[in-house]
Amino acid sequence: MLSSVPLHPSPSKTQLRLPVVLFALSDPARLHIVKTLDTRGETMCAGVGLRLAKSSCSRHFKVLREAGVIRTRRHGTAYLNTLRREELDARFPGLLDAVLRAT
Amino acid sequence: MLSSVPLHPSPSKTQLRLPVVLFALSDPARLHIVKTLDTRGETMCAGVGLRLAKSSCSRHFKVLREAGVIRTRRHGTAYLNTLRREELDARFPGLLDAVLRAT
DNA sequence: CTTGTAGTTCGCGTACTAGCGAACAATAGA
DNA sequence: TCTATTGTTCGCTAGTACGCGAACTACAAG
Repeated sequence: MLSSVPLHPSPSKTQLRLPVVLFALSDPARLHIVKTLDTRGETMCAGVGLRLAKSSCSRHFKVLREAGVIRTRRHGTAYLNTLRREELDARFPGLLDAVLRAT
Repeated sequence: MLSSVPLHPSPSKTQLRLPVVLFALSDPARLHIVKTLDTRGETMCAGVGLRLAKSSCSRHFKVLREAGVIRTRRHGTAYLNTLRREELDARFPGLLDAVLRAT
């Protein structure tokens, strides 16, 4: 029983692209996810409290994941999501902070 | 003959909304417009050098205008566009700079 | 009044987005 | 093995985005 598995389609082999990242952040539901991950740290999909169908939730997480905004790993039956702060800050300094600060 | 006219559908009576602004910035053509306005100051639509039909250009400017990212005024037959730096910086501190810095 | 310049608006086709439910996959525990 | 938990993926519908050309508006100058 591994305590954490790397996991998932594409954490982001795509070099982070600004338009893609901005698009990922341009949806209220996804902004909510990002804010929640920022304040609570590792969180399960269900833990962010979106009032959407599971499938819709899943897609939003997928958009963020493929844009390189978040990373998902698995721990047992739980999927734990985190912000990719370091990568984002390295490539787009100040962007994530500015977005998070903007309510 | 007035030297400048306020002008245009809606410079942005809509209180700046983050998702809308991020969406406006999530398109390569519009990012290019924003960068050009930042470096050159007041610029005409034609002046940013987009390789698109006039109508497409016009729509991109409209998206930016309605999101509150740019302002357009008219001077004779010329339409001069500027970034709404103050408003953006006031509402979303650091956001525009972060986007502009991110290549 | 006519022409030229600079954008805007409209209609059209194509493509993508977002929402949903239903069916599937993987893991932990009884 | 059977069941519950968590997401993922698929197929569908409705709405929107983006590209274009064509027709229109507004202003300036001859």
